Amino acid sequence: MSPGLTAPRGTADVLPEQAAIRLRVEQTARELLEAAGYGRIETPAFEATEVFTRGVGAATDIVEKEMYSFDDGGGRSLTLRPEGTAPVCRAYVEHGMHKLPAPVKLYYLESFFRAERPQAGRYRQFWQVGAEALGSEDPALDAELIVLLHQLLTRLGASDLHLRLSSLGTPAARSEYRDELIDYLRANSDRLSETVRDRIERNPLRAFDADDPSTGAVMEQAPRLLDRLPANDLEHFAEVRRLLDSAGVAYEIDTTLVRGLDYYTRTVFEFTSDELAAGQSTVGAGGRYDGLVELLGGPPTPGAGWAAGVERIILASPAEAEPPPAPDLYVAHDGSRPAAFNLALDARAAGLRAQLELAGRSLKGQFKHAERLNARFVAVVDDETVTLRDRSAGSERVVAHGDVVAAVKQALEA
RNA sequence: GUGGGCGUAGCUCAGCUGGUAGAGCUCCGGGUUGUGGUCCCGGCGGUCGCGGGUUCGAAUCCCGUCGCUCACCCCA
Repeated sequence: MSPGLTAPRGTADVLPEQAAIRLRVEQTARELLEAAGYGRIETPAFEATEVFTRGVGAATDIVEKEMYSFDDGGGRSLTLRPEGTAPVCRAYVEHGMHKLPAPVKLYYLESFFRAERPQAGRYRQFWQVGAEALGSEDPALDAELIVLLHQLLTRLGASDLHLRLSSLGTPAARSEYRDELIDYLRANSDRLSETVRDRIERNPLRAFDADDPSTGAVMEQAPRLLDRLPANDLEHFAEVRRLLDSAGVAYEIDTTLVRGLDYYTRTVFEFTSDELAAGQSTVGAGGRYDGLVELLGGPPTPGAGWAAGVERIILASPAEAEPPPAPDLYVAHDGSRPAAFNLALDARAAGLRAQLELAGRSLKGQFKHAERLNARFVAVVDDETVTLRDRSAGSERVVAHGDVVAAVKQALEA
């Protein structure tokens, strides 16, 4: 590796072979989401920092330590987007989309930036495909979103998927529950493991995941958020589950499921894959965020959505790189460059995949290259005629310059 | 931010009891060949991550540093 310039930590070049795999993810997402009425939205790569401090939550890890923020030179703080939901909601408000028939269904396929230590499946610049639907609190919207994500992951071949599902209620209910849980943990802190004890205030819900047996015993008796939700939230959640049941999407209720962003309300869900490393097995996740639009200065507007990591989808899928499409025609020459040049252009104009010798190879080298590319036909051009070889048939014949394209097309259609 | 592993040609690596760098693959050329695929020959390509130390001499030992990677935290 040369000691000079390399891609910054946590970023990666996507070379053609990988790009082909990503293209498949993008095409599948696009077909699936557009068929469900989602329209593509692209927002700027950076936003006013406030979009995230207000939208995502000032006390979240993302805002506290993972944002790439910079001064724009005029005293304003801008931030490379670390996630997609807040910017989409900002755009929704800015363009008065609440006047549009609800729900407004949007999807995006963009890169995001977080200043974390990279590891398998986690990068500083990463791509997410996401869907957001604004203006409706119908549980069918939640269910449809979950089904869409499930279909996307399944179609792309993500293996060993698990759907975890829960409901968080309103922010007020959640915050009340959180206080209750903290009190409970404090009261039993002598039986908790050190790591759990250390993060009682920071992230009490993580206590449910602890491996330590003593902690586990404490947590079995701990209050559960689902038991604290008001009736209308429980009914909403029940309806989401009914729809998922009828759609045949398997899930597991996980009362300890919390998303790392403040804006979630009611339904939250997460797809994990056993294919991924333990620490970051989440392939896609999302939920409802009924207060977010208002938080960003818009009218009270319910909403729900999800995002899935493109790199993680690929890691979770037994993705095999497909070879690039083979040329129909490879134009070789031994000095008749203008004739060869024009033949390649004519062939492309006629709709053929055609490549031309561009590296000054010997004639033998050109044949080797045509072999490597797996070109169906090789045309050896000289000033008078063209020798056209059909590699699949092993035959060749001499034709006039002007007849090559027609001959190739005719053979391909046969 | 914390901890482990690793850093020799474009790629995969050997060289690890110190003596100024090798192989395979790839790529290019030549020969053979049905103007290609096999086989043979040759060639291009390396500040041994970087800096310092020990030594007559270090890719090889010691220290530092940077980078990559995996994990923790947390997340897509």
